[in-house]
Amino acid sequence: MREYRHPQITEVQLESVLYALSDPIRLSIVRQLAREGEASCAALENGRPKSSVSHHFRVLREAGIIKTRNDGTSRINELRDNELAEVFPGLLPAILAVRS
Amino acid sequence: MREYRHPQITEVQLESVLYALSDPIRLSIVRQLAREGEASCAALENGRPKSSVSHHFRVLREAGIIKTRNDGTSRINELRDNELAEVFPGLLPAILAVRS
DNA sequence: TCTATAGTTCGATATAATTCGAACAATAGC
DNA sequence: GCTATTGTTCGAATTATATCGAACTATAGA
Repeated sequence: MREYRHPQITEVQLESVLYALSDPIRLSIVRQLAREGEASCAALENGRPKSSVSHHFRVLREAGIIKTRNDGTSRINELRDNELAEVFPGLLPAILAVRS
Repeated sequence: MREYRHPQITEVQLESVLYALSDPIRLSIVRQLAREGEASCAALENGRPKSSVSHHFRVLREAGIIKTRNDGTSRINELRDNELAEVFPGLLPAILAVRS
């Protein structure tokens, strides 16, 4: 499967990041990635249809919040937390500090 | 005109705050309030139709981000930044620190 | 090659949000 | 009371998002 397009961190929009994280499902995905470091899409499905989950990953990816790489038939996702800290310092930590 | 309903700060949802701030118009309103302390709705209209601006103020108000009080025929808006800092410490500062 | 696994993409439907004009409400000042 | 000023609310049109099944792609392993 082809590689994904990830935006350069410098072209990531604050509005897009806030929008992506305003969805409960996407926020829970991000929280889980923060806890576990990285995870496949399947590990974050939680019984939802794959197509829905795939959509949410795409939103997170295009917003610049996660990075997805291929590993066999799986996609491994991880937060771009260090990069995000460069452009939006303190933002992700402030969000992740909120109790779910 | 009757008073507005403002949510208790403890019942403010992170998702709602992020969503409210993901709109460029609302974000610019919040930035202006952060700079100027408080302002009427008219001062933040920037040529847009009043009904649209009123809508955005309502979203910000119901998300728990601003407080609106009556002053004659005007409504004076201010950020609930101190309260927000109690429940989402560092969030608003991180957002406001981003260059517009 | 055949099959299972892991996701993506498409398409259709449903739901929600935005936008803005028009009508309305409340206050101030004359 | 009349008028101007400020904003709200309503309603309708447009646009955006979410959801999910079905078809598809790509890889791994037997």
